[in-house]
Amino acid sequence: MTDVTDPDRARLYEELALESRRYLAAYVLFNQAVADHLGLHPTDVQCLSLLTAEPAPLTVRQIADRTGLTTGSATRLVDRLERGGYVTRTPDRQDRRRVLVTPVPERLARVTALWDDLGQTWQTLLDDHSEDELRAITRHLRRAHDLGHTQVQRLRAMPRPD
Amino acid sequence: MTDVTDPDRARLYEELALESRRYLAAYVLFNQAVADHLGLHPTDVQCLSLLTAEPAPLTVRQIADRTGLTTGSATRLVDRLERGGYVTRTPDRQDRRRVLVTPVPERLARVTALWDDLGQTWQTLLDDHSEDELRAITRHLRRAHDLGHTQVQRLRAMPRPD
DNA sequence: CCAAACTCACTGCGCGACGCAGTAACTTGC
DNA sequence: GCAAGTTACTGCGTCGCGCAGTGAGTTTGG
Repeated sequence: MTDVTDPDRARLYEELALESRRYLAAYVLFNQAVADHLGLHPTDVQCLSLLTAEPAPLTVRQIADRTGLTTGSATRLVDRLERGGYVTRTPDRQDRRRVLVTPVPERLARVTALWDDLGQTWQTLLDDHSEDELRAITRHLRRAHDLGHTQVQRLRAMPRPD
Repeated sequence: MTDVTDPDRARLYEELALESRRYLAAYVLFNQAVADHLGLHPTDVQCLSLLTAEPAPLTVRQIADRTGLTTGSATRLVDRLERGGYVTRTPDRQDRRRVLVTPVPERLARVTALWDDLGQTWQTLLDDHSEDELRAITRHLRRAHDLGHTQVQRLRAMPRPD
């Protein structure tokens, strides 16, 4: 079993925590750089990432939830993307209150091309990991994602300290 | 050696890429939630994270570089943090143009307490990873961070497509 | 030495993303 | 079939941010 009091292990935890912070800080800068390069805002890039990752088109509310924006701001966000030609609005036939936001592939080609280019280099990082290591990394990311989700819930439920 | 054409391996790459995107998306929401909870902005929280991670106080320019802001915006950022009592400005004796930004530990106590609380739960994720796995994860994060850094340089050097 | 060139932090100014509150269209539940 | 809830949208005000310029301070070259 894992001994939590093991000093070597504690050191590994600390290193991993530090690298995580650096990694996340680098991601923020990276996302900003991608947005600047495309003449968009980081939020817009984030939204396009969400839309392309999902198989089905999202509603405005779903976009709002997944970006942390209000529905009002999400409307403006979709306005910008629509004006830029990145997405189209389609009314939902099932629920006529809803609006489906569909990405426009040909307009997104340049964006995805950039992602693919950057992602290709990124994949070379993985080449000298064993399959077990890759599984371990993936598992950690998934569980960290899930935890982050529940932590957000907790934070929103906690009373504001002021 | 690793066979890059291995379909199993390609599948692992794809999974890892997807989990990374989800993980990073969750982080953005998490950081936002922390900021909301403290009555600060995500950028401010990011800056406090930078300051506490560093052993020595940073200058305004260093903060600007590490957050991706201009020096002007960094000045306003430090203004907000100083007004909130999170940091103090100290003139640099070596170079009298520079201003050193020092975090105020007692004011940051609440922030770090929140981080520690959330980090404690986070550490339990690591408890059922072997030491080798932890090293693999840490290594991947570090290399991804380094790559992100060089990619930002590349992006800034690339001409804007428009 | 001293003047030009550079760097640092800071300051108006304008833009625009965002939250808030209210509205209309539509759906669901009692 | 009416009330309550949901969805997307719209003024309005706030404020973080980039841009361009300023002065203090430092470095460099003749």
